[in-house]
Amino acid sequence: MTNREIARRLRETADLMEIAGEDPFRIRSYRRGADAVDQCPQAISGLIVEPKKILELPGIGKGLLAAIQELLTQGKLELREQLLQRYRPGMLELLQISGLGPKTIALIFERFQASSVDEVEKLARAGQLRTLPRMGEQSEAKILQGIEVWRKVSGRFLLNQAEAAAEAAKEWMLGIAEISSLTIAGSLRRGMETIGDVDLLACGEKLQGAAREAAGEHFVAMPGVEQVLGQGAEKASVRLHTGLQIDLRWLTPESLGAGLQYFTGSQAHNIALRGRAVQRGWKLNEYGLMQDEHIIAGETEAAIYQALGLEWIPPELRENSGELEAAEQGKLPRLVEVADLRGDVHMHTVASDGKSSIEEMADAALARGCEYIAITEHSQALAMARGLDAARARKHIQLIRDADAIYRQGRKPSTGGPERPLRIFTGLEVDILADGRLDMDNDVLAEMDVVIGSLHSKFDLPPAAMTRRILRAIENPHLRILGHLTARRLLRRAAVEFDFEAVLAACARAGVALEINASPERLDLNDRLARRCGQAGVPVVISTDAHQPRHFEHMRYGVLLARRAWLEPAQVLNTRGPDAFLAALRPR
DNA sequence: GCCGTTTTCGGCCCGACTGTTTTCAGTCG
Repeated sequence: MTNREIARRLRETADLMEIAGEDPFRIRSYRRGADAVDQCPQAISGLIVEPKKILELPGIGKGLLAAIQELLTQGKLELREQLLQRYRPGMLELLQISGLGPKTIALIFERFQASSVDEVEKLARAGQLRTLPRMGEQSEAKILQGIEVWRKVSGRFLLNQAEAAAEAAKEWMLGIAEISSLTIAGSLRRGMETIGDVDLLACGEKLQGAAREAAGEHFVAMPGVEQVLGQGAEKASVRLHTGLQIDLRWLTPESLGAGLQYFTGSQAHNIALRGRAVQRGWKLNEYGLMQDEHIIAGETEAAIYQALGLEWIPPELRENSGELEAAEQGKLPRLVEVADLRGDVHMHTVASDGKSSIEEMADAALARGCEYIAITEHSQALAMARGLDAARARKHIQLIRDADAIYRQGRKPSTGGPERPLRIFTGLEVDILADGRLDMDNDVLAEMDVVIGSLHSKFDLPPAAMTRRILRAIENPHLRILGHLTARRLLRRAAVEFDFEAVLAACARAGVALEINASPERLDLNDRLARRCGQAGVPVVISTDAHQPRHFEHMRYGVLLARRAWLEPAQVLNTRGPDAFLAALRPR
């Protein structure tokens, strides 16, 4: 059992205990323990012979150690099994629905014995939920809306989750000597925020007959496979325990490029591309660009695009949203790359809900080649994150300035090489309250280099109210960056509606930049909206919202989104050096 | 259930906001 699987079971147990109305502190302990297991760099299953090592993890004591031992030896947890018998597995899904919490779920179960999404939906439609205490027509409508969103996004996986599974599958398949190339295609290659399933393409001269069959057997025997969905001469499909589907397809070297193009998509892009082939009297399929039975191009993608009179199109742009026309005229954008970014301007330290000190974050940023960072703690409205009030914020500014005074003189990166300076900007991620006010005294904000305004609550305001709320925040002259515009759990729970064009226009007028938050579960400014930023002339910043050094790795997810949005380096403010970056922010 | 000690139990991030109320429970982050 992997750390992740142990953590998941502990979290589910905590969820069920919450429905059962148990001691909230005990529940929190299970969640903390799950976090500790998740973040442990070593495999817990390997540490089982050294329980003392497990006890050293923060948040793991005698009780949770026993639970972990039970999971590893019995494969299950008695407490979890008992709770699942008393309730139903469907309740774990109900908890994912926006507007439904443990208390309501328990109440619905008590009154109606309903425990699944379908049953609750039926009750809501029948107007039954409003008969419960403290529930009315509006709460019922809210739950129905929550169910609608849930249905839309469930079954899809976040980019980083799908990527990790795809990389593991790749690694596993590289054990087959006959495979000369193994490529990830599909929506994962296009850098989509959510992934329905993973497409792997395997190619090799000798990958025929018995060798191919053996490789197929190896694939379906991969660790983590729950079900083999299909296994044939051209492809094999499996579903993992996590629910993610992975398809493996075999390609021959002469049609490798055609297969890569075909299976990368998107469907709309492929249809348009095939249309161009037909216009020329040809045919395009997964085996090649064909004139009758004769292959014109197929070994590489570039050859296919070239034969059709096009520049090679980066996968992130393949949505049939103008990329074919641009490629024909040689006007594809020079897309932003990770190496273009010179600073990260949204992160937290132990002062709010981060895990590391200013110095640890600075050292990690330096090691990654950053020239500057901004420390942006939460404001007090986000109390659970130990957000800063005005007094603490003032003190924190001084700490940041002290650190800056040292780091700007130059430091040796931990990765080696000569001393380099790092600038550390003061900042704050300040909550935009429901009435549009910023959650901090203006005289404190005036001291900050980087002020990011973020929404952390009340996503269920009507669209007009949500728009007013954001526009009012932009009116505050201290707001310099409009932070991630939606809930961190957008992809699972919330759907936020507001007049994006009005917000863009206001940003353009005021000189406020928009943030692309690179944290994978918060890729919430979607590519379509981000592309409108570029078209409207609103600058963006790409930031990781790092809570610990390893989060800096997330930068590339933000870059992927920016690429899908057609953004060029000039439109991304943190591709500039430290002084030019500050100068490009809204003037004080 | 964990932690830190004031060695044996008390404290554990909490404020904004809504819908339902008539004073607050539930949800969210």
